[in-house]
Amino acid sequence: MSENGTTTALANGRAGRAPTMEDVAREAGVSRALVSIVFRGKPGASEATRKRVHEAAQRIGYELNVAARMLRETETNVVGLMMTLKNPFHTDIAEKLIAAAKERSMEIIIGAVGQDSAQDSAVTMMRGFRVAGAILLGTDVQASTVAQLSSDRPCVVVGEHDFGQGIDIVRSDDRLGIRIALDYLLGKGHTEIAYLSSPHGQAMAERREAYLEWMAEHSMEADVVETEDTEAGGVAGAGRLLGRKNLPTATLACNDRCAIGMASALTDAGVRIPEDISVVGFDDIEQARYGIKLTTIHQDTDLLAETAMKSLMTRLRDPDSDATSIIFPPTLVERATVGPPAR
Amino acid sequence: MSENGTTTALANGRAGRAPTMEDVAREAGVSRALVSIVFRGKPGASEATRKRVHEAAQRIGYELNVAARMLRETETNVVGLMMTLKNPFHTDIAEKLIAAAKERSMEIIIGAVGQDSAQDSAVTMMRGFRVAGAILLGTDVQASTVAQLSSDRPCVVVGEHDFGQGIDIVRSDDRLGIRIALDYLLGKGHTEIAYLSSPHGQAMAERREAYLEWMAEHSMEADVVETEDTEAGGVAGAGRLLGRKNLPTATLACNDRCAIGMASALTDAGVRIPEDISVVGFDDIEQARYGIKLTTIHQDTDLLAETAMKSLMTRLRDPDSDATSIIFPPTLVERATVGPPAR
DNA sequence: TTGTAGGCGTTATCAG
DNA sequence: CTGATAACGCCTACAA
Repeated sequence: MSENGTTTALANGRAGRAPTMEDVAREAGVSRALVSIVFRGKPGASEATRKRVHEAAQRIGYELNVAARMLRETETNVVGLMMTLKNPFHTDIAEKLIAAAKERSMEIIIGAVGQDSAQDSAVTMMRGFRVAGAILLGTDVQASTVAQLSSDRPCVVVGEHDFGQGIDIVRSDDRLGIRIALDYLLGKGHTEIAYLSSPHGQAMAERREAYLEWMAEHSMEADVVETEDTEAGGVAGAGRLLGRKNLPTATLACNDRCAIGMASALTDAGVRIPEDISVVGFDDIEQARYGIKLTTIHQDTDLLAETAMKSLMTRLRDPDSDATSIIFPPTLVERATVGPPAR
Repeated sequence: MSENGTTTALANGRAGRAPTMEDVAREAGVSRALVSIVFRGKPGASEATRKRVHEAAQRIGYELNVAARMLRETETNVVGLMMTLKNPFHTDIAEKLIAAAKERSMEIIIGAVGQDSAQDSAVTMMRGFRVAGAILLGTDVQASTVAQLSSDRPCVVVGEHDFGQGIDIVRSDDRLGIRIALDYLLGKGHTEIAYLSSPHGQAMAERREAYLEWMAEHSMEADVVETEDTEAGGVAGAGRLLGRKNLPTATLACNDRCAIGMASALTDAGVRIPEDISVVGFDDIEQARYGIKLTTIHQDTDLLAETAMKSLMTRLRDPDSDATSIIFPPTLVERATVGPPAR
């Protein structure tokens, strides 16, 4: 193929291969080492050369090979983010997390876990990439998942509970949130309050516990409908309720998605909200603001995201620092799904 | 620290470092090469050794270093996925794409782009990872983004239009979708139909064009409300409508999110749906099924995702094959937001 | 089936 | 600021 007899190890062009720092160095007329320095933004190059290098890179279409960098680097600035794409509460936080990472010039790789908690493949990916740290967002984070990841790097769990020593946790006070919601309903005069519960995760378990506890404290009869924390789960829960002789006067759902599904199914059945039944959700996802205008327990996603990133950075900087559990109080946001009891 | 004077280059354990294939080989009592063969699932190792290697890896907590693999490998099985986390239509497709990738044992890395179309950083990430191919999901994919990525690898764009030669496209027929919706409204007797439009992306532009074209064909007066393709955009659009003397009898929104926001704001203002005004959306996101039960134009996300992955695989296998444009017909799904005209 | 040699593109560490 | 050199952990090819 090649017509020139003398072929140096690094012939120019190297057809078909992506350009390397070597190519940039040649194009800019500087050394490889300098190119590396420039791309890392480290001291040791003048403004003029920096500019020259960047222009040369631009000209030949060079892009840093992150695999090579990760392989060689002792300290990575890549953090993993495990999450479910379908959960709007989490995508909301994720967007803010990504912005927070960018501000600190950290790279973030997303390990998406499906409906079926296939968390293992996300863990494999993150461990494979040797991420410096990880943020685990969400519904039903398994203890085994955390264990696999946290043995090698700091992890912060957002929205879940109790993973033993060494794990940072950032979350809302689920118990308090439930109590606020129930106090509010009681204030409106409700005493027959059903709770739509999800079996997934510790946060959901705590919400359920808090409901039972509060009901017991107030000598009310607990009424737990076991279902799922999705719209479909809400619909199923509503079906269960509608099969009874009497509806409760109010319902509290484990989260907004569930509340929205339930409200939808109730409305379909001719039950008016809030005239016939009151509905309260949890999370305050964006959709809660539209349509039925769900009264719900608000979690501050900005705060959660920023705090999670801050916690992770702290642990990254000082791995021996103590793990912290930061818990924020949620608040009630009144919208249009709660009224006085029908009976 | 170390008590033994003689320290070989590869002391066992290598405290603090992640184990490598070398460590696995030692633990299993085989050669490095064999470990590599086992992890790639290539022929050349007996069942017994395979088992032994895997067990050894498990025991010492080994995980393949993907950076090293990517660096060395000539052919990567990593594909990039660029998308917006906040768009439910896209997260739906993304989940299916991820499942489709897993089936083919492909790795998928997500380049999340924020609300502000910071597509460049996603491109940088994907180029940095030297992904073999890329799938660009969605709203407002910039031509320059596609150009940067497609110069080095096959790209398939989902849901957007016209990026010139060499780009595979998988999408629904937006024009047809709009026409179906309008025909349906006309069939219900509507002649005053407003359209809520978004300025983002070519798909949105085509929907708008199709509306104008259809209205002209039917000698009706076009009534375009310029807004955004989000819930907030829908609210804003509704505000514009409500400021008029007369409402149109029906509205068609550029997508479901916009329709939902608009419907919510109209309801708040005391306008009944569908008694006072009919509303039709586009996309058929999951939320369209709950609450207002939006009548909308359905896009088959399973089909879109599967086809996109299939197209990409074809191009990966045979880079010289022609780029294809695959366009699926959307369908109307009747729910509860359309009735006969109020006037 | 096993072992060995070489190199992927980068960072890190030196000497100049 | 330059240039040389040694890793990083893995894959590829080839020899045993």
